[in-house]
Amino acid sequence: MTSDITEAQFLDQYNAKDYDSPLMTVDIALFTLHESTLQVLLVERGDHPHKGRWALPGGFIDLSSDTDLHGTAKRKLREKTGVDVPLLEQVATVGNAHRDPRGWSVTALYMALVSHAPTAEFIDSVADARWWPIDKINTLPLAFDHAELLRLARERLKNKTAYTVLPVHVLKQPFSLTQLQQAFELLMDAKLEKKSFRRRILNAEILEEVGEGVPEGGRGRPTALYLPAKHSEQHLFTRVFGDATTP
Amino acid sequence: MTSDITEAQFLDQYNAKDYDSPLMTVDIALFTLHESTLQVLLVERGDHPHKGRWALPGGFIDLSSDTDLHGTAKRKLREKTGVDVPLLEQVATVGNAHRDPRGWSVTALYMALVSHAPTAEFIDSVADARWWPIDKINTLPLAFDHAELLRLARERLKNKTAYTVLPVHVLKQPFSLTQLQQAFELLMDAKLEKKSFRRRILNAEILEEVGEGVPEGGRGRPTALYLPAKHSEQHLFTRVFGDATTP
DNA sequence: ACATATTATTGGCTAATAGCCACTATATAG
DNA sequence: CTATATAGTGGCTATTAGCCAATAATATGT
Repeated sequence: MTSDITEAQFLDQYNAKDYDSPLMTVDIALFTLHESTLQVLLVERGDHPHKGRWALPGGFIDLSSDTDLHGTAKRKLREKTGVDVPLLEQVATVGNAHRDPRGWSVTALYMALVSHAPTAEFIDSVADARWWPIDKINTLPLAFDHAELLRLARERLKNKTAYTVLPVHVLKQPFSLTQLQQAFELLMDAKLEKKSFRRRILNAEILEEVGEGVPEGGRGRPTALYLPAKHSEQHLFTRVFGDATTP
Repeated sequence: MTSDITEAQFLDQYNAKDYDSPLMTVDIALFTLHESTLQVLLVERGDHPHKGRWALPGGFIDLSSDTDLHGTAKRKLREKTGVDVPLLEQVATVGNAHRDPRGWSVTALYMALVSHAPTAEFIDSVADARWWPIDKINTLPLAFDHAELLRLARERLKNKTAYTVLPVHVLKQPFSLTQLQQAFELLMDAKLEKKSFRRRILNAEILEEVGEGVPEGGRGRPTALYLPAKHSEQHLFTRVFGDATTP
C-alpha cells in the first residue's frame, strides 16, 4: 500500500528500474535543398541492430546531460552536422513492440530544415553520414521503420509549407522570390503559379527587401533579394495554395 | 566491441535494463460538450506522486499487452470511460528531467472527442473521474505539467477545428446545423457567421440529411438533421474560418 | 550599337468563397 | 390570430487564387 505514506517517503523508495520501460529514442529528419532536389540526411549504422543500413540521425536520451526531449534532438543533430539548426519541429511519436528487435520501442520524430552550404563540408568529412535525394530513398535499405518515419516527416513538410513560410529555412540568405518559389515547389512537390505566389508572399509583409542580385542562370533582369522579417516565422496563411492538402 | 558479432548474437546479449531509460507514459485529453461548455475528463490521483491532484487520464505502457502507443492510449481511455472513442489523435510528446518527481519522464499526449451521453453514466459511477468545464480548470491543482498538456491539446483542438469537421464527434447523432455551428464555436472559442458556416459545410458535401427534428428550445421552425458522410473525416477545407489561427 | 534571348516583375481579368445583414419560412405559446 | 422564436435563404461586397499576356532590365552574339 502506498496510501498511507508521504510523497517524500514514496519517492525515496521509488526506483524506476523496478518497472519495465520501453526503449526511448529521438530521430530527426533533416532536410535541405541542393541542386534542385529535396535531400535528407542519413547515417549509415555502424552497430547492431541493423548494422550497415541507412537511418535517420538520432539516438537515446542522455538522462544525465539532456534536460528535455527537444534538447536531445538538438544535441543529436549537432553531433552529426556541427550546426544548430534554426527550425526543429516535432512531427510525431511512434511506439510499438516490433519496430526495434531489441524490444518495445518509442521514438519521438523531429523534422529540421537547413540551407545546404553550412553543413556540407562537415558532413562530407563524416564518413558515415550523407545527403540523399528524397526520391532515391526507396532504393535504400533503411533501418527500423525509418522509411515510415521519413514519410511522416515528408508529409508534414508538405502540409506545413502550404500555409507557412517554412521554405525560407532551406535557402541561403538573402534570396530572390524566384528561389523562394522553387523552394516552395520542391517542398510541396507541386507547381505554383508565379503571380499568385508573389502576390501572396509580398502582401503578407513577411519579407524585407535588402538589395539586388543576379538572376538565376546569370542572365536576365536582376532580381530583388529578401530576408525573412522577424515575425515571418509565426505568419500563417488563412488559405492554402493549390489543393496541396493531404488527408 | 560489437563490430565483429552477428546481429543475432548482439540481440542475444542485449538487455534493455542495462541502460538508463526515462519513464514513458501516455496521457489523453478527452473533450466533450455538455450544457454549452467544452469539458475535459480529469481523474483524481489516488497514488503518489501528486496524490489528490487532478490529472489527465493516462499511465504507463504495458509492455506485455500493448502492441503500440495508440493502443495504450485506447486502453487507458477504455479503462476510464468504458467506451471506444471515435477520434484519438496524437498531439505532442513532452519529455524532460523535471516534469515528474520520479525522474526523467516522457509522455505522449493524445486528444480525443466524444459526445457526452454514452460515457456520462459510466463516468459518474467512477468516483475519481469527472468532467470539468475547460474554463474552470485554472482553479484546480493539476498534477505534473498537465495544465500545459491541456493547453497544448486545447490549442490543437482549436486549430484543427478551423479546417476540418472535428466537432461532429462531440455531438449526438444526428444533429442540426445549428448544433454543429454551436459545437464549432465552442471548440474554436469564436463566433461564426451563420450563412458562411452553412454554405461552407453544405457545399463541402460531407453531411447527409436524414430527416427533420425539433429546433433548439422546442419552439420555432423544425430543423433538418444530418449525419456525417463516410468521407467527412478526411475532408480538409483549403481556407480557414475567421482568423482562427494560433501562431 | 543593336537584335535576341533570358529572367524578373506587373496588369488585368475571372472564379471561388467569407463577411454581412436583412428577409422569408415554419413552427409554438397564449 | 398574433407575437415570438428558431431555421434557412438572397444578394451584395471584399479578398485572394488561377490564368496568361505584357512590360522591364539585363547578358550575349553579331
